[in-house]
Amino acid sequence: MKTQQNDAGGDAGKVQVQDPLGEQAPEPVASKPLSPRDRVIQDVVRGLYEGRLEPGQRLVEAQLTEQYGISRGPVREALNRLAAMGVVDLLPQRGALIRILTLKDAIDSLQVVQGLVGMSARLAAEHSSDDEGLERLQHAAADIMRFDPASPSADHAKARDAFYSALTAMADNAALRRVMMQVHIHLIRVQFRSLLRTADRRRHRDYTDIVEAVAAGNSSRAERAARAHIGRSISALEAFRAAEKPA
Amino acid sequence: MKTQQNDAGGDAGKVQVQDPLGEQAPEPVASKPLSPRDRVIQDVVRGLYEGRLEPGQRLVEAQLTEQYGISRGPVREALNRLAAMGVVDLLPQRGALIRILTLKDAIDSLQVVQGLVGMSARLAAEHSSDDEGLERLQHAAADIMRFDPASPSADHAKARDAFYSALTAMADNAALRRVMMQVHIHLIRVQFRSLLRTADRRRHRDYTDIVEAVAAGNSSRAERAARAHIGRSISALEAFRAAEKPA
DNA sequence: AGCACTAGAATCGTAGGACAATTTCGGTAT
DNA sequence: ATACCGAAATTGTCCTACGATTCTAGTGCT
Repeated sequence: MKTQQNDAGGDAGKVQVQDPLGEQAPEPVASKPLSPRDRVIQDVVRGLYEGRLEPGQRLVEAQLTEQYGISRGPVREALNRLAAMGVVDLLPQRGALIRILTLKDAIDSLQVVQGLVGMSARLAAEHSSDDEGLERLQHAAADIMRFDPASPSADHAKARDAFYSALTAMADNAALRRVMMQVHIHLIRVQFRSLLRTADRRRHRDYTDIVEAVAAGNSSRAERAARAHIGRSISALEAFRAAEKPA
Repeated sequence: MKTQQNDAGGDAGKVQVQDPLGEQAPEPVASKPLSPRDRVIQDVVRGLYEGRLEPGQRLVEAQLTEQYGISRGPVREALNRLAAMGVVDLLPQRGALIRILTLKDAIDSLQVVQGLVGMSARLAAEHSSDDEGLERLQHAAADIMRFDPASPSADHAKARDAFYSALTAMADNAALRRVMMQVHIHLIRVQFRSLLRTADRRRHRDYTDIVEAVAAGNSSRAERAARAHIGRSISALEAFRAAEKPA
């Protein structure tokens, strides 16, 4: 018997455009009954966080229909959405499987993330007068620090996402928010957490630096700090690549 | 149990992800019979280029099923994909409509595009030894110049896309390619072409500058040129915003 | 044994019909 | 004109079905 549990995370409230992975609403209000399709999407993503799903694992339609007690239509729609998000690969006539990132894929992604997060930090700093956003950001940063860098957990990953989410929200750029959702940093971490552990050591200071720069409204310092932060992860992966294939 | 295979270092056999809007194959060979779903996607996007579809226009499922002679399943999947691409907005219980960009949306997007294209140009310049890619880029640039800046056309838009596509391809960064497909510059142009006309005057020189810097392997100059190019569009829109709401 | 080949099983992509829930529209009453 | 109400349109989902493609495993040949 499959144990798909109910919702735990909040979800967006007022947005018109649907957004299964949206940020949690500030208000603890009603979690309305999620549509079947969105339930699948949420649960797959959550499954990645929780380690329930592994890269390369196949997602068979028939299996999902049974697991969630829904029909193929919504399942297929969910898989399409997940594919568009870059969470799964959809192979023609062969179904969906959790996306496998090569080392190059991961580095490529992080380079893009570096640019995007840097931009987020810069824009966020330019909006340092947004007290509410700033508070959320500080709260998110403080939240992350509670976790032990050595032992990864789903909550840890969520906290990290909340931080980036707060940062991006503060940047107040819808397009940026959109593409940030697409890069899915957590996918990278899921697959390469062992390699990223060394990079995680400076984490605390990194987050502090970013938050401080943003709070101070120092946009270029914020951008630099954010880029440096991601840069550490990139370096870790590149060091490994160099060691692996010294070609 | 996990039927997992390799992880990090390993190169997981290269999967061919489907890509309805992908670049057209360089070879004029077989146009494989597109799946119904992809046909819809392609045609909607093409419709935007050609002005057949307008922002805000509703896409009714029943209408599409008839128009393409397919059933609702594929239609709904196509709409989901288009929504994930940011081409349409999907309103719960109300269907899909071609996305309407506010002026702020457009500026936000262009700011992101500026970062991404700048990055593309920089990476492309770092791969200036890629003769094939370079040739494609030069060809694409030459192609654009054939069009009259004053009279927009679908072919013109396609040529422009081909240029960015070539640039991004040369950057050799899968993640970058992925997010570039997401920002959909053409959507912006479709809605704001009148405002962008002034920015288009320097176009020829802009493209030449970018191509030259890339060819010369001068990455920072390439990035600067690319950012400047997009920057002109941003300025045009911001000037208009300032004029509209001087609040 | 080892390998090519083929039949069957599994799975996908799509069709088509049905129905409740929700939104939109048109007409009627105030 | 405005408010209200019921009919029509539209979406979200379920179900069944079937050809096409891929995977699996067993058969037969060298």
